[in-house]
Amino acid sequence: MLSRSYLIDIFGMTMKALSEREQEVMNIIWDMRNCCVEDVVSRLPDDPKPAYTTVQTFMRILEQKEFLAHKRDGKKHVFYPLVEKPEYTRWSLKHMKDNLFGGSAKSLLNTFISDNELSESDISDLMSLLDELKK
Amino acid sequence: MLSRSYLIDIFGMTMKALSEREQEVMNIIWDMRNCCVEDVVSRLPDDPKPAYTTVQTFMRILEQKEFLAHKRDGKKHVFYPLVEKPEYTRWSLKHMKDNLFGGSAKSLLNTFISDNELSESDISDLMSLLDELKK
DNA sequence: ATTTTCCTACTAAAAGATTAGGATTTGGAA
DNA sequence: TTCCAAATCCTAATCTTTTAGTAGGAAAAT
Repeated sequence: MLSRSYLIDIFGMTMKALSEREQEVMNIIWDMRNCCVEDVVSRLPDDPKPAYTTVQTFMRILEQKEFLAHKRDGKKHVFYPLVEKPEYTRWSLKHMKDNLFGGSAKSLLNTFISDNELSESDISDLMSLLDELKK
Repeated sequence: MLSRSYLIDIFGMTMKALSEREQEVMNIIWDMRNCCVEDVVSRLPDDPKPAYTTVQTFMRILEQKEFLAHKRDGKKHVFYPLVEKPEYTRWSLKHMKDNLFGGSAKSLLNTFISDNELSESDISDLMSLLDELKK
């Protein structure tokens, strides 16, 4: 049975942070939309490349966690996401805001923006986004 | 011996993401600056409240990971941070940007800003911050 | 001086994450 | 319809995280 500990409720979504590997797998599935185990294996980097059955295990776990579902196609299982990436990214950012920035959006943004990761065009885009909000 | 797997190098800082509990402990220490095990225990919520020795273990591990150091004061150990919170928050945000937003700051900011109720003054503050950067 | 109290050091075990080997099923070709 | 390659299912080992008990020593209380 799957543990229900540490579930965190955000924006009405009750979920648990994905582990590193789980997230790596989900990123591929979010990108491909429909894929089988082999597809995921082939897109994972040779860090070394994990075994087919290893990836399969992750997909089974992600299915238990209701991040994925699958249908049959010939002899393969074709997996597809149940949780969409934007849901998860919003949840993750909120989680980080609450846990590392005391719930302050401004504080998170200050840190992020001050790290001067932003190009000229990023800054312009962001400013027009803020302009929109101001209205 | 402490495992060196999954170390991630960002902004010239080589570190590994803290686990949930480790981060909870570090948050208290970052807040108090100097504290002993008992101080941390008393500030942890009764989720249930972990045992004294459990918290002690975490502080020992965080010391091995070089997030903390301690000095002696009478019979107590007084712990203090070696890694500062801003270092860690910057590292974490970069890690999230790379892993969930394909390295795109703009994409992270779009998600974040659309989700957060920013006050008039928050927006003004951010805009002047952006103005600074533009120069 | 002996008991008690409080703190650290050491140890270990339960729970969760990661990895993969071997048995089993099955879709489709011969 | 029988057989095989390919894919799944089942199981387990290993590593990491989280938890806490026990022992030992120093200071405080009696």
